[in-house]
Amino acid sequence: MEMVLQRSSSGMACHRPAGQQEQEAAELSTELRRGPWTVDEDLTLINYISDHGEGRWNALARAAGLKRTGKSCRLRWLNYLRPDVKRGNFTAEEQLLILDLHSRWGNRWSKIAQHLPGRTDNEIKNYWRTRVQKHAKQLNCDVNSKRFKDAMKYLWMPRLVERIHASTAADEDGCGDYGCNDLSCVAMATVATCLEGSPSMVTSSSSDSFSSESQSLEKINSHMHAGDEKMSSRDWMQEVDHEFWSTQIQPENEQFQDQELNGWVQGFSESVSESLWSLEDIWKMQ
DNA sequence: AACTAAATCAACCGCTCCCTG
DNA sequence: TCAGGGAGCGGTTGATTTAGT
Repeated sequence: MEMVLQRSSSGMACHRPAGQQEQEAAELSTELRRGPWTVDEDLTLINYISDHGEGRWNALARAAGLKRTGKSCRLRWLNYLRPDVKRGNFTAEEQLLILDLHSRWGNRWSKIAQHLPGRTDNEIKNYWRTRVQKHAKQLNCDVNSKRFKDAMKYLWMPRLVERIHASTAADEDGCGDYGCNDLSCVAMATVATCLEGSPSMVTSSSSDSFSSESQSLEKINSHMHAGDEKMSSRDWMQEVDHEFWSTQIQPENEQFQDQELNGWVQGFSESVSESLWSLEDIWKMQ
């Protein structure tokens, strides 16, 4: 069904007579719903998937009686209705991971999303476009420029690391177990291993970090799947990044002397963290 | 309170890849 | 080997919300 509309517009093969195609397309365009999903549609999709599972989206859409394309159903499920979708602002750990993984993989949103449990590629993409690109624009430089990447590597990311460490330290003082979670370890280990593996993350190509990346992901996976025997998150993190943070990444790193960017990143870090303060830190304070 | 601009994010579109017959 | 269809990805759009005046 959907294919008639989509393939005809994307120029792929469609071997029916033009008149018949137009008629079918006209019928479908009046039949298919577009735009925001209603509560009823959501419920229909959720109920159908809970009974029959996901996949085969075009067939699913028809069988469930939804007047939507399979694509639309898939997107709605993956980005919104899936039970494990995490909503709300990105944590410092998540921001750190996004910055790091994007520096290695570029706009591979789905690949990046695989390392942020509960986050969708769409959400990450939106975050990058609205938050990160906006600030690059304010600086009159491109997000892919060396200047912007330097600012991320030497100023912004270390500040996020500081915040993660700070929240971890707060946990050590008996303020609950929110801070040093698996994701914080994953974020910091990923960045640590990446930077250890290449002298300059900024200038290295994506390919020369793959070996260290695989080691990093191996550690991450082994930790996250260690089950009952896994060490505490903090111990594990220390093992992974022992001495690294004190030698390689430092706030106001000597390697980076661009005072204008320094000031800008300070403001940026504060602006992107406002929402975090309003959620996590308020909880901790309570 | 009303209006405007900016920010956000859900949804769509076009394309490519991969599997199957 | 190749065409067709399904699935997924990245880019873009536009409606809605929020912030500023």
